Amino acid sequence: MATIKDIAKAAGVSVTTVSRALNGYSDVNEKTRERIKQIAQELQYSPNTLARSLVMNKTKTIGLLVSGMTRGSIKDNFTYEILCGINDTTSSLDYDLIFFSTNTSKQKEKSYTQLCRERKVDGVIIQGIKTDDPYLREVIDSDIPCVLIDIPIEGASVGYITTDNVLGAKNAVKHLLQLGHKHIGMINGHNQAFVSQQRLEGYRLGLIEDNIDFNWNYVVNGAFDEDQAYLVSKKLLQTNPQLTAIFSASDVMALGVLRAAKELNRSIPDDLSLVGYDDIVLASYVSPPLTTIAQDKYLMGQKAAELLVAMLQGGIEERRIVIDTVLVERSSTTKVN
Amino acid sequence: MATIKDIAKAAGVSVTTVSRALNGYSDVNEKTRERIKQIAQELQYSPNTLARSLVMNKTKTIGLLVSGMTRGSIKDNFTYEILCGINDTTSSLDYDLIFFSTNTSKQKEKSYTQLCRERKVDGVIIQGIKTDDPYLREVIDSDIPCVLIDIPIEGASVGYITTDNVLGAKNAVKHLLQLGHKHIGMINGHNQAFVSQQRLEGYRLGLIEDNIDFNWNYVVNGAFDEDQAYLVSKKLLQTNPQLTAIFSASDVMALGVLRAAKELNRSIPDDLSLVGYDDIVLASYVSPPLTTIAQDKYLMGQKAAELLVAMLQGGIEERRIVIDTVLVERSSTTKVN
DNA sequence: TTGAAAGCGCTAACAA
DNA sequence: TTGTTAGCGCTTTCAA
Repeated sequence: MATIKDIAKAAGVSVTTVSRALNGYSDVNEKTRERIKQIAQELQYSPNTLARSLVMNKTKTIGLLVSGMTRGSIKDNFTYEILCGINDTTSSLDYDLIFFSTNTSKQKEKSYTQLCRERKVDGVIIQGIKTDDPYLREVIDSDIPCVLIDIPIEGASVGYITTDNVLGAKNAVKHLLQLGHKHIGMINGHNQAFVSQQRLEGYRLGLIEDNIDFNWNYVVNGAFDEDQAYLVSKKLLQTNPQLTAIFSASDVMALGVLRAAKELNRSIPDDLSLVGYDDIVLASYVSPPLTTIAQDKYLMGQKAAELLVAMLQGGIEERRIVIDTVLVERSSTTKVN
Repeated sequence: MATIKDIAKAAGVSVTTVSRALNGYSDVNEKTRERIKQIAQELQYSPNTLARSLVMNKTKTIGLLVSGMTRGSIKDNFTYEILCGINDTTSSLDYDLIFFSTNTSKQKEKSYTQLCRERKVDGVIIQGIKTDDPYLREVIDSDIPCVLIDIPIEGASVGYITTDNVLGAKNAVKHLLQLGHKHIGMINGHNQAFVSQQRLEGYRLGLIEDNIDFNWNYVVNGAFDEDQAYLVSKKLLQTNPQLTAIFSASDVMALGVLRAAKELNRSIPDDLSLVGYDDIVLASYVSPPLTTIAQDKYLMGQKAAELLVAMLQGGIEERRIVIDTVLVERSSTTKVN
């Protein structure tokens, strides 16, 4: 609990000198510096970042606003992988990470801006927020540097990182088309997700380019939830038995489709081809292993962190980063029969 | 960016009164309070927690020391689930979570105590640290309240949360014994993990109770790593073809065993029974689905957070929490033939 | 090369 | 019920 005051006293100098010595300023006698360093070590001094941040007006801290880190969503490594990427990066860039946890109830009490200002974070990374979340409006209006994951909004203090979801979805559909499928259903997420809007668009474009009519009856929302996807895909397949393939906007939902297909005695891939999205860890372990559009989630986290820190440090380059996806062919898709 | 000073000026009162009004002290006129609150709102005031923490000497912040949150360990939801439990709990208890990221290189520079003191965290939760980690020594010696996950060390300011790993392992072995297996190998983690020591002990006890000799040749270390486990289990099975069952100290390693068995043309469970540990999400999806000892990881996180907060708030009850595990029978074990 | 002094935004004795 | 004052630990002018 030693403070610079203690060191100053012990060294017989002023606190100013201690501060300067310890922070590597040049205008301090090397001998004094050595002595001070020595004493600091003996006293087991560690600087109080609170005090420092208070006066410097920056905290070297990045806020993390992650929704959906709850018990239910555990199958989805998605968030975790992003987290790993962020954490690895910020830690090597010497920023600390602080979790803002937002259950919706708390969100009522405290605005986004309040959250950030109270903790005085230098910047924020946001993941998993819905497009109709009131926080999103605030993010844009606020001048707090912020990087959004998978929400393509840019602003003076706002950047984002995402993948090309239109292209990804289009590639998924094209893969199915190439296999001869003409009747392709889609299990989408929900309307409050940008990625859902984009993946739907990709699906539509893919079909159109192949001169296949887009049919609203073929697309249903599974809310990015396995059970929900099971329900809606089962119904979809029952009412549209002509479907020979399904494109699911997430692997987790594809798990639900898998279950539905099984119950309907439609074997995958022979009676039904299935393409997922994300390439979560499970994708390669389920049976059959899932063909899917892989996103490098760790990289997304890493890039998000790098972008934010760059913004903080004034290297304001491009505030928009798009990462490639890649189609991973496994065993859930095959030629139409 | 309004401060209490601004409010004080606007309201024509002293900062003290503002502070008291906003913090719900009783000794302030209700009318004044209302007026102050009103003004605070208009000015979009949010308190500066840095300043507050500095003077109050507590931060309402919990440090999180998690090792192994790197790209490699992504199959292991283990950490993530614990994280979810912690996060949910601290957030409802109104503590913020701050990540201390420790790559070993940084650990050289900065001691555990320094880390905590700089950030002035009220307490710490530690997960995934090895028994020979120098930080561990510090944790015990330090007076910073700390909860360890899966490291059974108790102290004046240190509590822990774990499962009964001896019993868990014993139950795994007993399950195999009941199926008639006599030659049971074990893939353990590594010697720097308490849980490994304990699971080994459970394995040993299980055998002994059934009058089966413990055989050192039957146990190998897989470092909690899939590939490593693949390597050592393959060798184990080759040199000890009499083995009819394997107990793996983690599911991730069991994945490696699965691969090894396949390569050796030993079908699971018919030619080889396999019990894992953890019940990670993958366990129920691999083929065949893994019989395993399930730990409620989310609950572990939750309890850890609750315990720490209780310690912080002086409810010093019992600083030791042991959670039950349960044997989940799936399809990777069967009667010996 | 060093020190005195002010101030970051807040809380808390103590006095009025 | 309110205000004065000191101080948390640090950085940073400005002057010496």
